Formats: sequence, C-alpha cells, structure tokens
Amino acid sequence: MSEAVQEDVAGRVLDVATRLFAAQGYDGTSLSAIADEVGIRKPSLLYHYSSKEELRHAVLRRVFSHWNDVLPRILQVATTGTGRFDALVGEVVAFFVASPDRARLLLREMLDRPDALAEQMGEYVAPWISIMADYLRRGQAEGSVHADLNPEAFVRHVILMIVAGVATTDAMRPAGTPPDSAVLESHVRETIRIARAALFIDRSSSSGAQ
Amino acid sequence: MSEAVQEDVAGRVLDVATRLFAAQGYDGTSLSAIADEVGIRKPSLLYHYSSKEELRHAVLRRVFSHWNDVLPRILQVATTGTGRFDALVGEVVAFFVASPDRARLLLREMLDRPDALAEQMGEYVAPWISIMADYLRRGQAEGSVHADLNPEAFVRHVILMIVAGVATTDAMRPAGTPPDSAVLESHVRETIRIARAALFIDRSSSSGAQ
DNA sequence: CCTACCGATCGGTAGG
DNA sequence: CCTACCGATCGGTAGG
Repeated sequence: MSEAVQEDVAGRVLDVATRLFAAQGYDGTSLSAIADEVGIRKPSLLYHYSSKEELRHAVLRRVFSHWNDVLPRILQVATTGTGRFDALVGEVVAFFVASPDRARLLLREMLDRPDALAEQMGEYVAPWISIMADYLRRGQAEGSVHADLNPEAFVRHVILMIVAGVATTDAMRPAGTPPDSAVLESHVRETIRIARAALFIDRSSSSGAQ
Repeated sequence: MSEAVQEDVAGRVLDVATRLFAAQGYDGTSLSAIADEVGIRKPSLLYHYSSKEELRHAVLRRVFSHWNDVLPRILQVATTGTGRFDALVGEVVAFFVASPDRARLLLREMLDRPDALAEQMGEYVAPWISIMADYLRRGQAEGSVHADLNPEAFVRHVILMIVAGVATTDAMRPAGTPPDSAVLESHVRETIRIARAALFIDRSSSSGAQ
C-alpha cells in the first residue's frame, strides 16, 4: 500500500516520480520520462501536478508523512527501556530499508537544497532528535552511557550512518559483489553494533562471537 | 595549489566545474554556467574538454588522484601503532574537510552512477580497505579489537560516516544554527569518538570528561 | 579564444 | 486525458 502500486493516475505518477528522482535526481529526470513510464502524456501529468516543483514537494511530503506515521511507535520503543536500543535503531533502519528510495531522496535533498531541508528537518526530525538526546543525557547521568558522548551529534551520526548506508549500498559494496545479496544485511548488523558500542559503557568488555 | 586558484584556463575550468558539480550536481550544472564563471564562452570551454562527460571525468580523476597522493602517508600512520588510530581517522577527515567538495562529489557519484563508482572504488579504495581490515583482524586476534566487529563493514562505515558527515553539514546542522560555525568541529570530534568506541575493547570503561 | 548556429529536449500552455 | 505548440536552454559543431 501507500508507496506501492496505486490504481489512480496521480498515485502512479507519484510512485514513478519517487523512483526516478531517487535514482537519477530531480534535474536528471524529465517530466516526459515520468509520464512515459506511467503511460500518459506530459500535459496530462501537469494536470495532476501543476509544475515539476510541485511534484517534487508531493514526493518529499509523502516521505516525511510516512516518517511521522512510524515516529510514535519509534518513540515508544525508545522510552520503554535501556535494552530496547537495538529495536529502536532497528525501527529506523527498517523504515529506510523498506524503501531505499527514501534514503536516496533524503540524501539528494541534503546535497541539492541544504537550506530547504534543514528547515524541514527542524520540523519533522529535530523534535525526536531532542527527545533521543535527552534520553541519552539521562543515561549519562546514571552512568550507563559514555560521559564524553555528544548527545545531539551522536543521534545525527547514527541517522546519517543509516541513511547514507542504505542509500549507497550499490556503490559501496565490496569489489565484484553482485547487487542486492546479503551485503545489506551484514552492513545493517554492523551499523547497529557500532551505534551500540559507541553508546553504552562496558557491556562485559568482550562480546558475542569467538 | 592543485585544487586552489589556477592561472591557466583549463585549470580554472576544472576548479569551477568541481565547485558547481559538487553544489548542484552534474545534471544541474550547464556548460554555459561554468564558462560564464570562468569568463569565457561555452565553445572555448569545449576546446579544453571536448565534452561535458570528459569534464566530469577530469574532475573525478583529480579527486582520486589527490587521494592517491595522501594514501601513503595515511597507510604509514595506520601501521605505526595502535594508539595512532585517532591520527589515522584524522588524516581521512582532513582530506575531506580540506575540500568538502570532494565529499559531495563522491556522494553524488555514489547516487548517480553506483556501478561506475563501485569500479573506481575497487581500484582506488578497495586496496586500502583490505589493508585496514587485515590490521583490524590482527587486533581481534590479540584481543584489542572487538571480536564481533566486521572488519570490512567497519572500515566502510567509518569512511561513509566521514564522507556523508562532511558532505551534509549544511543540511544536518541543528535547527537555526548559522552555516559554518564550530558545528563541523564538534561533529568531527564525535565521528572520531564513535569510531574509536566501536573499535577498541574497554579503554578503562568510563572516559574523558566528567 | 570567438561568433554564429545546429537539432534535441526542457518545463509549461492553449484549447479542447 | 489528448494534440499541437511555445520560448528557453541544453550539449555540441562549423569555421575561423
């Protein structure tokens, strides 16, 4: 549903635009190319979205809207207990892995329109960064979180690691590896491990394997 | 020098193209726009670089070439001793902070041409990732590095964290913060802290401040 | 390094 | 949802 196959034309345009903007960028994608894939003519597309800029906004709006949908669940997971950290990161990872286009669009927007995105980040993401940061500060006060950790910077790093990691799996995959494969999974596992190790003090010194 | 102000026209074209490709992307930058800033006409630009595609390659070639210049020093730092980890990460960070356009170009290329870049990564970056990974495996064998760390994935994560971090400082800066400022510095410090904490076992449990 | 010019494609409009 | 068409701009060439 939602970001999947849609019946109505406007929805199909939105799906195709999302995919092409993510893959080739806004400037690298023409309205004709989008219309062609949908199976209509360019003027018909412009009936549903009166300009290319409006289509861009519609695409981004849906991504942020979906983020707001899952946010309550993520925050609930966050404040449930200390051991839930993996689940929390897992939720954020799942959001982007479920549709890597979200990560690519976000990363492209960071590069193409840093100021405009910084504003939207302030609206949609900043609040939950603050909540997470406060949570980390409580952890520092009770000694479970590294004292020299920079709460806001840490949260931003983890988000960036997740977003950039998902968005660039194709380019960062080891040498001759085929696309897709299990690379993403081991990458995600290492993301969680790094975030965890950089966050909590000790956790019994050595760990898991060996 | 090199990536700074140049006397000859070809060099100035390369400088301007690097800056504009990094800021607006390849498709978002016209040859006329580049020529205008250099102070020449488009056909004159096409005398020095016979196509836009060739100009793109020249821009990327110089970034990778500079990377190869600093690589020996980085590897020397890497193999000098365990305590040199900060210096190693610092060298890589310095490479991108010295010219954030390098990070933006690389990230854009990962998004625009993942396959082409994966090839170039295999040529320029993969060798030193292997060296670093072997080094980490030795650390695991002697117990100084977390046993459950995935060596290749870890190195890729740190690189990605640095590249994405430098490339997106403008968009990721906290809400109303003015551009530039000291945000980058504290961001970089947290990058190093995270990498360090996710790498080494123990290091006396608590740490630095407080 | 220039002027002059090319066909192709861009986002968008008119009008139905 | 279409055909027909717009001016502007694209990368690139001719020819000097």
